[in-house]
Amino acid sequence: MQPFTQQVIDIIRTIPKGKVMTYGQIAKSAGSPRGARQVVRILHTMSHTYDLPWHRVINIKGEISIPDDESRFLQKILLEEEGIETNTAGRIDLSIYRHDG
DNA sequence: GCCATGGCTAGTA
DNA sequence: GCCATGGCTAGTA
Repeated sequence: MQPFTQQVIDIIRTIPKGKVMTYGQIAKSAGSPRGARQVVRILHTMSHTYDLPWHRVINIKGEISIPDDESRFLQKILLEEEGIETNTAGRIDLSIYRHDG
């Protein structure tokens, strides 16, 4: 386990229920401002084994960005259960729901 | 080689 | 819509 990877995992674990963080925001907090894709990769491969709240990570546009239909539907449900609503444009308002790590 | 980005530009309205 | 970016898991041999 590399330090950056560990940092990313730790940060994702700190996102409280009812809040979200963006890929780029997490990467920056972990010390790699351009490492957003790395956060993607970590979420993709390690969410299950490290029991991460993967659904609380979205892109900077406020969109759920999982390509798989089933998973993106699940993410929407999980967020709604935590009180996070999407607006009429189908987006999540970061000015309301963003967690500032 | 993989990956669920993000920022910038061109081009439309 | 394009494309530069970046750090490295899981699983096979």
